[in-house]
Amino acid sequence: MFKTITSNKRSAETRARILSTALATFRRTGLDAATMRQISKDAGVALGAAYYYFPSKEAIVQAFYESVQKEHRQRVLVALAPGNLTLEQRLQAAFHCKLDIVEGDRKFLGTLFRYTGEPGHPLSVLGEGSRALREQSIAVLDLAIGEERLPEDIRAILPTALWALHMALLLYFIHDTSPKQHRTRKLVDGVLALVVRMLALAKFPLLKPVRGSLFALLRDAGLFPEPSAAPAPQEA
Amino acid sequence: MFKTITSNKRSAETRARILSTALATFRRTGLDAATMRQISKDAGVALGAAYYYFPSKEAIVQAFYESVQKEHRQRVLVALAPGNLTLEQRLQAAFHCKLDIVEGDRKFLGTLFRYTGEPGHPLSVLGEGSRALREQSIAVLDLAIGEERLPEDIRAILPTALWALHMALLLYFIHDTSPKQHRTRKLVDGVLALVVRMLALAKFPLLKPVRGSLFALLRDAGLFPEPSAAPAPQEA
DNA sequence: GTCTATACTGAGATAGAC
DNA sequence: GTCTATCTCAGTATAGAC
Repeated sequence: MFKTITSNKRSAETRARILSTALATFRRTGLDAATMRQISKDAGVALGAAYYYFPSKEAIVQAFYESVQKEHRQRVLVALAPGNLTLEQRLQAAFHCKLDIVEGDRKFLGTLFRYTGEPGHPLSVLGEGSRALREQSIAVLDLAIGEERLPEDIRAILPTALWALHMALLLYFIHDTSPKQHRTRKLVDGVLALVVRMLALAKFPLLKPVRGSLFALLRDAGLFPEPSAAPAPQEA
Repeated sequence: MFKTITSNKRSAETRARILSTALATFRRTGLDAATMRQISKDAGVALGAAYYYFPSKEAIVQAFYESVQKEHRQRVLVALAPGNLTLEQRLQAAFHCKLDIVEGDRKFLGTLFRYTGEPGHPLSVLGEGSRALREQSIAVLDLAIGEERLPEDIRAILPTALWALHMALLLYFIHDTSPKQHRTRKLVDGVLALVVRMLALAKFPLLKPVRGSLFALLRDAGLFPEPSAAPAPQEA
């Protein structure tokens, strides 16, 4: 099938060793202070070998994001399994799980946002290169929303909106210097409580026109794909 | 008084020449492709001279932001001078002026967001190093709001909220590939119309508790300074 | 204080040998 | 797949001219 660079065991092991060594170094020193030379030395391979598996230092970071995403999906599935949780609880599970996973990685997590403003860059959170990952991430939030009864227009937009919210909270998390980032945890709970309250308020007809305008605006802007468009603005 | 590196005319000219040469190169090639060596050569100075005025390539970018900010303030003051505009029109002036100024710089404007996730970095939009610039930017929006009659809690938060909105729109602008970025222009108008509508809705008492919770949340998170705190979370 | 000239360091990334 | 050698470039250092 799709033969990847890690098709055989030996190779996969080397790759994994480089990855874990790199991540350990990133955690210790941050991304920039970690040199490819040091990483490869620590992993017991030559510089060229590291570049054989990861075309750039940031490709390692991307591999890290992929592992985070995979782990997140699994943990959320476990948390949701009982099936007797409220929407708020399900969203809490999704959001807090994510933070649990990246808790130790705040030092280099900021690189997640480094290419936000560079549309063409393969590592831009908003770009084509990270689309697959982004969609998986949104899908997990979709899962957490589940079968909740909601107006159709809201239901369509909510997963992407929550994804944006979760990105913003990650940014807050990175900046949060409170012990064990309890401020972020508190903010997550507060924000989600508010989200649920506002969803309940959506029934209230007075707000319907405002909501309609907002959604139309966002749709026109291409921010919320109708069938399967991009989150970034496209030529009309 | 505060004697700076550009105290005399000759020096200021050299600095300005390096700056404008650099910006021209950035516009042509983007930031990364522009080397300090090429810039200094084009400006007709030695490499050392460039580093004498700008400790790093990104310091040049920061100087650019400063000039944008200054220009923005001036243009908005001019636009507001007549004094007979509605809130919506004043906000439109502020937002569109900003876009007018950076229109030609989309290629390297993305660097504005490069250090968003790195709290300690001097060029982080959210960090200490850019605080002065950020506050000036917020002050211009405050100016555009002016004496508009608004509930006190909203009035206190609005400039910072609009600043955040304007940053988001800049990000959209960077990604916008429509001719002359007309999509962004349309989005600006649409969003501002909505903002004004929502401000009008604020009178409606039903929403008061939700608003109160939201504001309390944001305040607790340290996102909206009470007297003069930081936009980034601080240790409690 | 304002520069020139030159050389050096360290890092990401690549080419090509094995 | 892996290594060694090499390239490019940001940034630093230094010594000095004016």
